[in-house]
Amino acid sequence: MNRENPTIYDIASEAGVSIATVSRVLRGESSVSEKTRIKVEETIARRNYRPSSIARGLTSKVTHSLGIVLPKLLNPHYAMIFTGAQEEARKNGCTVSLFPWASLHTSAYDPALMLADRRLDGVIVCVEYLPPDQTEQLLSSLRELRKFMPVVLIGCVPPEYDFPAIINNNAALMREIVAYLVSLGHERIAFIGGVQEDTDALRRDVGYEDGLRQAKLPYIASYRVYGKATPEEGKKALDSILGHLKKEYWPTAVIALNDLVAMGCQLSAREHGLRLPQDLSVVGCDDLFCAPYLTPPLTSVNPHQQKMGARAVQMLLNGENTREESDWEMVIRDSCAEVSKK
Amino acid sequence: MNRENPTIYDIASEAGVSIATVSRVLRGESSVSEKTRIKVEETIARRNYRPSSIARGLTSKVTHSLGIVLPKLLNPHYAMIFTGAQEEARKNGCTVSLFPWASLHTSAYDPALMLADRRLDGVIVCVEYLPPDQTEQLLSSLRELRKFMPVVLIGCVPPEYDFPAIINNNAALMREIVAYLVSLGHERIAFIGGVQEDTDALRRDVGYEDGLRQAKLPYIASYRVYGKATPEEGKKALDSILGHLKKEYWPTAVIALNDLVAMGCQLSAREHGLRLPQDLSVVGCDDLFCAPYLTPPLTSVNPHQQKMGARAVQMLLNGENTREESDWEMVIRDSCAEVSKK
DNA sequence: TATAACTATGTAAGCGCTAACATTATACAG
DNA sequence: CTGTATAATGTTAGCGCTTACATAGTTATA
Repeated sequence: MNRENPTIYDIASEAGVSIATVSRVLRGESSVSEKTRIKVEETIARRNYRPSSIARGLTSKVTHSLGIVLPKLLNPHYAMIFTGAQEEARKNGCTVSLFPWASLHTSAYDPALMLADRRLDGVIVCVEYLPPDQTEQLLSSLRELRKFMPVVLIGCVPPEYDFPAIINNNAALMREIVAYLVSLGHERIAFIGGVQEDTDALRRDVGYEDGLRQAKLPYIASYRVYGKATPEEGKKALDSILGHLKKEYWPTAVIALNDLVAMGCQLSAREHGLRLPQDLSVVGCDDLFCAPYLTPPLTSVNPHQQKMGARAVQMLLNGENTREESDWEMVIRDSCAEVSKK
Repeated sequence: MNRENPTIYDIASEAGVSIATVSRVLRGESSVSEKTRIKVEETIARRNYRPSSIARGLTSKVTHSLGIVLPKLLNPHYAMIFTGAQEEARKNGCTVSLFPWASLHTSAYDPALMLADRRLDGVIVCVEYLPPDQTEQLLSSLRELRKFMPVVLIGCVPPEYDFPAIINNNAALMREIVAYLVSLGHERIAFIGGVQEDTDALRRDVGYEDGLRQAKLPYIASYRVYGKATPEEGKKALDSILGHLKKEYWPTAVIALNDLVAMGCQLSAREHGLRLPQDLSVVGCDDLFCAPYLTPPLTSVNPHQQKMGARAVQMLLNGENTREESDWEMVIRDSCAEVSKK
């Protein structure tokens, strides 16, 4: 009858054709006569019929839906990646679902299960710095997951991960930041954030140390503070540096793991009576939307997140199995100053 | 055989039972003997079997997946709503997919189509201020969409919308902000952002004007500037106020539609040589993560976005058909000062 | 011991599509 | 005309589950 949600059978009988014919016009096959096509399309429009993607998925094995696993959507860095992914997905008729990151590296939740039973066409996993044991867990979850669907990684991907990935060249990036600060005359450069035990050869510490070495600057342990990538932790970290050191040893520049950390550093510095940027230069990373509106506007590194997300979707959809480096650019604003002569 | 992805048939035959029995243990039915259950569970574990949610959805009509429609994921306000929704959804075994907002109020894309053919268990739509013609289009898209799945609205929902919704009491909120500023002695209070033609009776203008009236303050048209809710537009808006008015008529306080606009206002004010907060008080809305790290830390209104998202999911899942007001609280920081005596 | 009343399990019919294969209609060559 | 290639459409068997219904196996009741 005139049911609310017609099926392909309803359309077929109303149009006086077989379901195969309806399916053909739905999928735009050419072997349908003009007359029949019009008749069917008319019926579809009149009944406002929409084929069920569920049923389609069952038969054709392609669901036109992708997944994305993010550590934290509240960090705009990941929201940008997601946005890029969703826009590219949409161009290809796909949608993107969000999945919780914790399920992959925490044994509390059966790893990847929730992901696996929704048969997706692929999933993007954004990888964060993780201590070694969790890295282990993550890797095994990913291998498990790959049995069900294609996986592309984004972010801090250890070289031993044999997955298609878009990776940050963290070392190069850090080297450039250090070089920039050195060019402004800085010699006491702190670096805040990240996981100490992280063994990733691509990790930022390598670049940091490289950069110092290149400038013939010593590596000073008390200028390196580890912590979570949040504003609060960033503040605490700089607080601890400034609290433990005599003023004459205070760093003149601080590199933050990301902009969130940098925001915390700015706050800490201000509370310690430092003038920004004259007394302390701050560099962040991720170039969040708020970076230009901080005081002073934050110099940061833009990793082109939307592009990363979009590219990941392409890799998934094209079945590309490459490991690519994402590009990035430094965005110089006003948060760094030449170090004042003594 | 030992296929990579076993089906319920594989499990059934390996365990020596019927598919119905496997289905029973999968769904945790009690009418299975202990012995059989264990045998089946063992087989499931050994083969690493995961039932296809696609096939499940076809038969049972419930897909355990929800949709969310957002104007802009890059605005952390919406990212918070999404996060709240996804956490609540996860507790209920559901996932959440992101859909583009433009498809609902733009005729360029067949409204709601992409949403409709993924049979979702429900969809959350975050509604923004819209000019009347687009509001019209949006409403008709929503009605269309509702034929396929439950819909819950969040945000600036006009009273004539007959949908379950979580609405902002924008008028009350604005009244409180105005009252707060008046209590600090402000008499020239600007308000920036939003759509002029918006006819929503709940819109902020009502509260703004109410607030002024209550304080026996005149409504001054040049203190009311409309524009998109972005930092750039916020800056432009305040630039135009300060540019057009003689200094003695400059507002002493500005209310921004949201924190993004507020950020732009702070920048504009600074560029005009105003000291914050002594020369200009600024109030935002949404209480974004960066609000405490702006200079000065921004006084804002926290609308409990995660709670809104979570609540929306509950309404969807429980089939609640209510229209609720979300609660909110002012978060006083340092961006407002008492107006200096003349 | 026959019968009712469960309990545990199996059978089979869909769900709404796709796609391989079958069939019919139409055209065109010999 | 007849035979055969071609275009247009129809038939049907799944896809991997859920679920009503059927059946066999046990135990309780009279």
